[in-house]
Amino acid sequence: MATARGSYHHGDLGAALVDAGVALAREAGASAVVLREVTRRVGVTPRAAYRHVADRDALLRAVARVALAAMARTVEETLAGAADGAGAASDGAVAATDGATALRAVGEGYVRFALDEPGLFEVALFAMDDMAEVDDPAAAGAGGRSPYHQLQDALARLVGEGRLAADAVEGAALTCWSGVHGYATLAALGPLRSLPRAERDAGASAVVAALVGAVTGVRDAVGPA
Amino acid sequence: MATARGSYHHGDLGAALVDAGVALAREAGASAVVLREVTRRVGVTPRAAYRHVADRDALLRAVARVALAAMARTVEETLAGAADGAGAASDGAVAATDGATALRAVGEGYVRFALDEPGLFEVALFAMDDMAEVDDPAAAGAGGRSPYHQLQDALARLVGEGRLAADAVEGAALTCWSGVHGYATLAALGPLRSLPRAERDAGASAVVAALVGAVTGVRDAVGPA
DNA sequence: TGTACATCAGTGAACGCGCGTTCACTGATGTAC
DNA sequence: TGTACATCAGTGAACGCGCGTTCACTGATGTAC
Repeated sequence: MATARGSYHHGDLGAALVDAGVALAREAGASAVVLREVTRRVGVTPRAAYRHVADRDALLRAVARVALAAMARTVEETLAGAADGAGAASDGAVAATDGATALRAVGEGYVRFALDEPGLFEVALFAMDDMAEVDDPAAAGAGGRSPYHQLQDALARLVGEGRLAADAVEGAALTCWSGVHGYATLAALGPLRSLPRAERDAGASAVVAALVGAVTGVRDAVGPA
Repeated sequence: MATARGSYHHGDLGAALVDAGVALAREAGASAVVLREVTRRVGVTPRAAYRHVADRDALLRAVARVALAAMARTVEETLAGAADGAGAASDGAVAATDGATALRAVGEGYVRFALDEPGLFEVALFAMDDMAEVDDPAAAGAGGRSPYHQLQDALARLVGEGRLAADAVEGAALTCWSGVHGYATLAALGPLRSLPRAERDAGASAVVAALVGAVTGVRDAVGPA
């Protein structure tokens, strides 16, 4: 939202500060987003930041929005990849992704982002006070949707296909989000973080498959005897 | 593990420091577990702590073990409550809890602890480096089991009842833990934290029911059209 | 039972650090006439 | 086109704070003879 003036003293210090904050978050998580270090990286006096940002907390929230948008972009990429795969594999009858494929892609993208960028993931989801921030356009990807909306879109597709009752969407959204977010948290920041990446990727696929199965009624990964 | 000598200068400073650390974690989470404040609360010089604890990080890890044990105790209580309820409701044929009831109780207890004690929850699960800490006896409840073991126990019961394949236990454990942990994280520390408690409790029941359904093959909360 | 001694838990003061934030200011930019 | 002026982005130095950690020490406890 900050306009790039291009010729004042700095050009667009506000945006530069947020960029530096994002870089710090990427390197070492939320606690590394330190106002003084941000100004140091931009090459400016600490005092200068206060012309563009109310305080350290406002800076962190701005960084969180950028991080959430980055996550949305990763999910978009995963969705695009799934659509390509489906188009190439099918002989033409089914062109676009179906709901289950989309749901799986959203889940895989969510976890992949967390594992690739644990620092940004931490900032994106723990600096969020409430769900209102999810609706901020600054927190969306190129398609204008935040990760939570991308999940809703996939579930809506399942409803359109008659594979999910409309009144079950809310519960399914909560269950899927919880499952995917929990795995991402455990594997990116929690007690599973020291496992080899390949093992964590395999776990992600298993959890996502189980969640998709639970929502659509097809259970292949987890089931009774 | 620290022996209570009872008559030296303090008695058992090591345990007192950990207790104070737990109190701080309960009040304001992991970042509040500050070595100087801990010594201040116990009424001792900062320097004295170093006789009992290697550094601030070791103190935090000790607090994390106590927090995890507290969580295990909450799960034990929830399990006991579920057994009472099942006993009272049945006319005698089914005395103890079945696997599905136990699994639901473990999930409900896990989330309940997170919502009741978000600070301890944060310390318990983010100060854990790897799964080895789960096996530390100091991190277990009265029954000697940590929350992760309690989940495994419930799944083992389902296997015994023939409702879950033995080779599906690992996947089911990961899915259940992820789902429950994710919901707990979102509702205790994340963007759902500002919702009214009643709403968060309802969400917990819905998520746990969906997970139990996914594992046992009975799906009532979330399903296809 | 009494004295000398070793142990070691806790003291009191200080170290260097980096933080967020505020002070009165300077000097480059754009604008009005 | 040139000068006077208002704006406001950024300066440089300092504030008070609380942190983790280390210094050489003191003084209470338990033990050996």
